[in-house]
Amino acid sequence: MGAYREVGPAAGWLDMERRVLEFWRERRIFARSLQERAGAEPYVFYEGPPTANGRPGSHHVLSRVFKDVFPRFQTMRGRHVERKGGWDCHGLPVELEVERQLGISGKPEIEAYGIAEFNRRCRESVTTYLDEWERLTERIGFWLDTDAAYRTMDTDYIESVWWSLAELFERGMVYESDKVVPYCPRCGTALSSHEVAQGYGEVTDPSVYVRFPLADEPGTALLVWTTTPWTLPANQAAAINPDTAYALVEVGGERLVLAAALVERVLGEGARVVRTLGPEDLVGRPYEPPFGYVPGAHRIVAAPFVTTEDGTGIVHIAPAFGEDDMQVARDHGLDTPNPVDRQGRFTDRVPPVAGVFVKDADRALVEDLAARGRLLREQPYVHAYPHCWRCSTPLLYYAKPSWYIRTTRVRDRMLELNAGIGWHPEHVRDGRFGRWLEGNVDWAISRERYWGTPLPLWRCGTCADVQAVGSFAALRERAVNPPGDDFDPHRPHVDDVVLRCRACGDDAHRVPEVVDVWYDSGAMPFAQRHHPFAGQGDLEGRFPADFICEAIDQTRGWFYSLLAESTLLFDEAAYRNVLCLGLILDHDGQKMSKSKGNVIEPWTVLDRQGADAFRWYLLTGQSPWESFRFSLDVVDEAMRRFLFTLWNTYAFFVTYASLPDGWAPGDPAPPVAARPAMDRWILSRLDDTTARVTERMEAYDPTAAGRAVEDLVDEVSNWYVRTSRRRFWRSEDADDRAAAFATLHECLSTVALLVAPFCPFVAEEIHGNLVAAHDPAAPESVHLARWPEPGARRDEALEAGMTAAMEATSLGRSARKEARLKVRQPLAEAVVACPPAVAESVGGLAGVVADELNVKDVRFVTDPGELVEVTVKPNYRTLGPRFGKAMPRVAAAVAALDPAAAVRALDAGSAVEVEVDGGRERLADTDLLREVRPSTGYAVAQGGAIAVGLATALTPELEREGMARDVVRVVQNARRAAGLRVEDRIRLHLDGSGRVREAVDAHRGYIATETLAEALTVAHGAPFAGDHREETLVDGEPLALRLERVG
RNA sequence: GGGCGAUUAGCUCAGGUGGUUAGAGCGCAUCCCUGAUAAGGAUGAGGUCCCUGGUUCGAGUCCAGGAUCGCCCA
Repeated sequence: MGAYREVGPAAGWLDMERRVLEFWRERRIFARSLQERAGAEPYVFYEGPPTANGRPGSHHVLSRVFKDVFPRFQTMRGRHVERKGGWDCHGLPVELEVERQLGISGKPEIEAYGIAEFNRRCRESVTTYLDEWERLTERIGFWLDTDAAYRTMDTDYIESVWWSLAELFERGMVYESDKVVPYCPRCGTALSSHEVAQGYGEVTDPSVYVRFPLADEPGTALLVWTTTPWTLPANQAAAINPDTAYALVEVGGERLVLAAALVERVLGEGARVVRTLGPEDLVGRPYEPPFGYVPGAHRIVAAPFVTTEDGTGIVHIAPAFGEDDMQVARDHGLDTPNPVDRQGRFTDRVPPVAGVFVKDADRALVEDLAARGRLLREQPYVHAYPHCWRCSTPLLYYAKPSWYIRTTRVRDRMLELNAGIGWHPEHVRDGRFGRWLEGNVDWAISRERYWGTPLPLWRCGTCADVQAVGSFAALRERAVNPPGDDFDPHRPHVDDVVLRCRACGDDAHRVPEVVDVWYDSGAMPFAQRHHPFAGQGDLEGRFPADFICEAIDQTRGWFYSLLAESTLLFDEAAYRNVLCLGLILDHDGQKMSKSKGNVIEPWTVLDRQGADAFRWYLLTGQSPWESFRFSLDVVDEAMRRFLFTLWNTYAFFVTYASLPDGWAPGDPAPPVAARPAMDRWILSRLDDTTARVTERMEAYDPTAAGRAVEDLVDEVSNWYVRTSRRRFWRSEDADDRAAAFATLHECLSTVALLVAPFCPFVAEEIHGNLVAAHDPAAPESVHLARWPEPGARRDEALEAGMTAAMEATSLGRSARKEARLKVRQPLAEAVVACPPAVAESVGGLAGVVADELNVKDVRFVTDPGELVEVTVKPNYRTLGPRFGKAMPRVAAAVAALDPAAAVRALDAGSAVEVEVDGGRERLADTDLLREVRPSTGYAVAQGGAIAVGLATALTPELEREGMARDVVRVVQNARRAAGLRVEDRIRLHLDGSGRVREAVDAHRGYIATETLAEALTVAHGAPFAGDHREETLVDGEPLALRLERVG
């Protein structure tokens, strides 16, 4: 049986956390929490891999805390929860960082530098901040197996990705196609739609209204509007909507064609409509292109996507530069000429701007149009335009060959599987994510970059047959020049491997692209286990995930790539539950950014307030999926409101349990049924809370779970301990004291279990000091313990009575304040006016109310009219459904009742009759709500059905007692000032005015007991000098005291 | 332009299935307590529940439209 470790003030919190971290390290608690659950039912968690080439921020703490809380909870529930870490290693961000370091920019410079050395540096760069990530992960208490972390750049990982792509290729799900893709000319690569999404920004483009003269009707021109003048040289057609009315108008001596609805908006009031035109008047007619450099059909076509929302209702079609345009070209057999090179510069097919970057060519091209009389008007146009998410270059929509996965073929299946996923919040399933899935397009997975998983496709130079390679063994088998055992599958080495074409036997070379990094991360369910190469059953109990958790911006990122790949490969969703998190904003709701200087570094919070406070705020501050308005202040609030309250209660327990006549676990205590109502009440609340927390955690709602504990801890601290304080140090009744200790001990040790997943440090501290130190059979760590089962001690009647007692106390205090009677002054009586049912429920708790209000007696009056006046109102909740439309007349009938008579009848157990619409209706007790109002004589406060009155008259005796309490307070302060310990005995001498001495004389015993005075002398001739002397006033009267320690 | 979400006290947030007088914490004011003490507590002030319509005996809650903010997509 061990002793308690002394508990200091909460100021030592950070030291406590460091101690706990050390304990976990030394005793290998995390590893053991897994070992001890070996063979148990698995609970599968997937870590969405971050990239370690940047420092972790507060938003990473957010996701890591939520990722931690459920695995901890499920482990305590008895599940085996592997938590394999992971790192996303490939991708453009890494390449860009290396480009910056090297001072180079763009693909030509990278290739001049050398791909081998470039990729070597990428490999180094990607682990730059690995140390800091691991330190942070440990410091915030995120239990993650970082030693066994998967890395998307590892050879085994890549081989699994190859396996999956070869599978899909063999099934005809991978194809190459010329499609228009968002393309970054600087990075020289196409971007996936989820990458595009990240880079929208406002830009001002020159929007131009251009004349396309009709070739068969001189003097008349189509009016075309575009915001990308640089696409005009590639024009192939002009599109109209077949369901829109067009107008031929005359303005300023020329004739123009545009949508009828837009005439006034575009041309003003000076335009005269000559004739309305339909599609039959326009489709198929030839026009003169804006520039003559690129040949083409140059005729009018019909396309349903054309709108009249802006522009002129006539759309210029450049098939190489727009997805819709490309579709029009396919539908009408148009060419798709592209006079722009891969760097976004015009080729010499457009001589005036050859070699110029397209966006920079806008000016020259517009001036050229103006000079030739083709430009009607130009005006700046502000709109959102996509930019490269890393280098901020405006993207071009650009036709180029790309590799695709035919995800559209499993779109409906993905929707089905999605319907079975537990989304938190629920609305994401059918809303944001569901809508996105419905609009699914084939996944463009190839990137013309360097640092990534190489696309495992080899194309024959002779017959163009393409083969997919699904393993390194297959690679070696088919290679003309098989690579060695230490083969690095990255570029450029893999590019050197030549295969023999299966069709014609000639040499086949790898296609140049690498794989979209989102494909890498979406492959983690199987690639992290080197599936299928690791052998039969390698995914058993590891797929699908029970739980994943990331920020809401992953909807189109990881959430999608996981689902898409698992549907394609395994026909199953990769995760059963997903928790979406909101963004971290600053206190004013602004995004945190370095340029605004409003970034809060996680280390700042951890070094000042600690991990538990950080975690508690994030987990319980608000719904996880809302934006977090984050600041040091909100963490402070969480800390004070909950953690310090818990700490103070814990410190209180240890202080008194440590005393010589204290209490230790295992010491005898009365059975719960024999303990006082206060004990049974808090244990009822404890059981209720345990059930509630369990239920909420199972529902992935840590916010409500945490708040339930918060409420309980508040009740323990501010009601149970406050009202029971004396039982811990001065109970004459040993059983009663033991009951109090045992009850509080159970509350604290159970709360430690309940909060272990949330704030694992303080939970460990409390468990260690209150449980593990005393019971050799107990788990040495709270995180090795089993989750508590709620007991069967719920007593709702008792809880209702306590609620009424609390309310009566609150009302009594309000009345005291009103009457300006401080609580230290005892009063003769409190009168509680309430219905009989309430009086009965409070029952044995009247003594609590009396203590709290410092009154000699609490008397219940249940007869209406005594102390208060009573009124009754209809209970709409019960009567509404019963009477419906007749409710207003029921309310009128209730108002006409004699309230006192009605209440007496109800209290006597009979119903009240009212007449409604000619019928007699019986109203039961629950159909009427009572309200009391103070009448006279007492200081009264009322709230709803309860009113409390205080007898305000003070007798000399009561005044003496009040003064005695004042004296005790002064002596206690003096004890503390003298540096005495709470259990030290003293000799005490008091002197003062006549009133003071009378009070002391009358309450000698009380004062001596309260102040642990073994000897108490009054007035004349102090028998000792006293280590501590003091002169002061009590209630305006002089008091002198001396005291000294004995023994 | 479309999708999704949000809007409740000065601030941060709660408010199953419509039903009494819309709650908490922080801050503020006035106090209390003083053996949990570099703590703790009470009482009070503070609200057009974004706006406008609608459904209903009854709307913070349901429906429609609008405003503002955020995210996502065009």
